[in-house]
Amino acid sequence: MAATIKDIARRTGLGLATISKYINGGNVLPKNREAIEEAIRALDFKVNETARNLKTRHTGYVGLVMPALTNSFIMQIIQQIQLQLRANGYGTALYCSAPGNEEIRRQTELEAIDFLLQKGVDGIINLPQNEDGVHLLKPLELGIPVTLIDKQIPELADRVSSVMIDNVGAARAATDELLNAGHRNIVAFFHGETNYTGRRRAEGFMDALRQRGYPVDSERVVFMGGLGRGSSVDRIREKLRQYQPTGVFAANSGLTSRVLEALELEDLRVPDNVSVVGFDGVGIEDGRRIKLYSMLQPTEQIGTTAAQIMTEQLHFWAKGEVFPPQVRTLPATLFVGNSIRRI
Amino acid sequence: MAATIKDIARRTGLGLATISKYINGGNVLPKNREAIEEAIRALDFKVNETARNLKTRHTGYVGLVMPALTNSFIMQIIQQIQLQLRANGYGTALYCSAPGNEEIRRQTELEAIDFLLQKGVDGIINLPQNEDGVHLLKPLELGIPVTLIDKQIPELADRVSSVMIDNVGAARAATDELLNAGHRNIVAFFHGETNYTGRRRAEGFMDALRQRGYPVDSERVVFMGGLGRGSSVDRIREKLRQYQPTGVFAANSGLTSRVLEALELEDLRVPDNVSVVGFDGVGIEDGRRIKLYSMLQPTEQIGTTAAQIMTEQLHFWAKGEVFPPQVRTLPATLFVGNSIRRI
DNA sequence: GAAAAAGAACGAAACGTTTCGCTCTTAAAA
DNA sequence: TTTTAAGAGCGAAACGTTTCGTTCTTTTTC
Repeated sequence: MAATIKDIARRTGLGLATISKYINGGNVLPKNREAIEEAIRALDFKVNETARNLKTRHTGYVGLVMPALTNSFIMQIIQQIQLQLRANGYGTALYCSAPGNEEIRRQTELEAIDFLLQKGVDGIINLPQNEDGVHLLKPLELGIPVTLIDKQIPELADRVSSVMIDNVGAARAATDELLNAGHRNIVAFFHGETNYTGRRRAEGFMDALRQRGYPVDSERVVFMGGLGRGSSVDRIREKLRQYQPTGVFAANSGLTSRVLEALELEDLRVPDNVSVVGFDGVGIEDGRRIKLYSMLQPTEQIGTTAAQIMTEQLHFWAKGEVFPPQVRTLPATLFVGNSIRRI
Repeated sequence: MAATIKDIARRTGLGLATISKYINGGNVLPKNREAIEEAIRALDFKVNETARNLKTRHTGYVGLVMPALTNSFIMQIIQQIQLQLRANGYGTALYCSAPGNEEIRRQTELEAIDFLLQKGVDGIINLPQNEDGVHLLKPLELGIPVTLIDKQIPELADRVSSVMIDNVGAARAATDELLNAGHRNIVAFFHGETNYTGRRRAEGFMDALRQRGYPVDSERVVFMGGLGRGSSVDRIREKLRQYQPTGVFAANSGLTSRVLEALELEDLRVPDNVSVVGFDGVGIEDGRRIKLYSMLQPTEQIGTTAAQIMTEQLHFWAKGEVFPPQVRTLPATLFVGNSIRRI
């Protein structure tokens, strides 16, 4: 059907090995090179990647293991990674968790790795749900490079790369905005207590308070692990009623949207009743009278960097060398909205 | 390194062919079956998909060719397709256009097909940018099944499947909402004139007017082809000033967000000054005082259906049979907001 | 101009499966 | 029982590359 290297060999009268050499950029006599090129054009030859993969034991695919596609942060990262990967000739094998609770997401992640390993991928880029990194042991053992996004896994620090923002700094900056406007009664919402990103951002929040000598009330540092959308909105409403904060900080996109919902249900106005700083651009959409202050992550850069690290790793790996794991921490930026009232 | 079929054969004393047969679900003597299973467990054998692919000339990947990931409609579709595909054992090779103007998107789509064809995919699911379907000729020629999302390509109607909503009906329903509330001066914004989806929705809009005997003013049926974000917002503002509509219909998510921006810049309030119906859930986010009426597409169903059709096609194809192309038209639903004022 | 060194080309053996055509058992039919 | 038919098992040849070790050709060096 499609032309093979054999056809080229036959047509040019050269040997298989020579054709292969040419294809892979080796040196060939000028007249032979011309003959080969002519034949390739005439027969519309394309190398059969599958056959090549069988020999070289790699596949040209990078597995991208992500949570459910529920927010624009994840979406932009995926877009960017995929863009960069293909610019380097790699395909992107996407695997997203089904939406669901933490347990399900963790489980799906295990399946994701198995699935991709079985299909065959050269590397894995992952925004991890299993914070202990159990799911990465198998790929690592198989010598498959892993790059993490958004999180670090201490246990695996010397074996995997990560790309993320300065979470502590970002949360501190966000908190400072409220503090600068005179707010003292601030309630802040974070991911689950077991969540790396959540913990780091909580640290940043508390840092900001301590730095100015304000007390940290642990009741006002709220971790929202393992709650469904409905119950987390309820939880937020409780906190709002109980502490009547003048300022609220929501440490990720999901929480920001839940905070908005809770505020709405509690009939509290932003910024008249409550000042709000959110995350990842939720609440800054067009046509809103009130746009939230929001910490924006440099998604393009995160994606590009992750993919670049992966490509480098892969190149090293192809040469049989080991690649020292990289950790890149990028700064987040503040979107200035009108959701903060000076008091 | 990893165990192969040969190792299993050696260990069990059986022939290669027998092991292969077992793996592919053939009949084997009970005692042999046990022996094989034991060996597989003991050696942790996994079939080498690459080798299998070389023989069977397929890859277990479906290419997903999508526009840039800029809205939740696309995102949800991708999520769902990928979910369904993997449930059937297929990997998802994602390829998204770089963001950019129409020309670029069309070009990227050509590249996407080439890239995926070269990498090797068994089928292609595509939300097409090239409305004439030129990019699909090559895969079709190669016998690779294609399923379209969101659009139909008349020229290829007998060779590709499509899954989409009833665009005419959806636009008509949206328009009816404005009409029912007493609006007569309505300006409606659509994709480019050359865009299938845009044209169908424009039809629906005009249908709704005609059905009640109202005149259709072509100046109020605005196609926004080939404009960047900035200039399309300007265009909308012009129209708003010129015709001072009491009602506006935005026929997709991008346009809805642009309309919101334009309204904001023109200092027009929804619904006090202008009533609005949008698309794809833009403007119904939490924490908005005013939520738009919005036509919602059944993204889950679209994605699942597309992936299912693809899997069926692939199964037929594997048996050497031809699969009659399917066209599925799904209904959209209306989200009832508070963005319409009765007049 | 001969010897040595370097550069190209080559044939054959992998890589790990599936599958074809055949032989050998075993069960069913007579 | 014998004959037939069906069921399992098997070896060998693919699938389209890459790569190793070798031979052949050309260039360099003395």
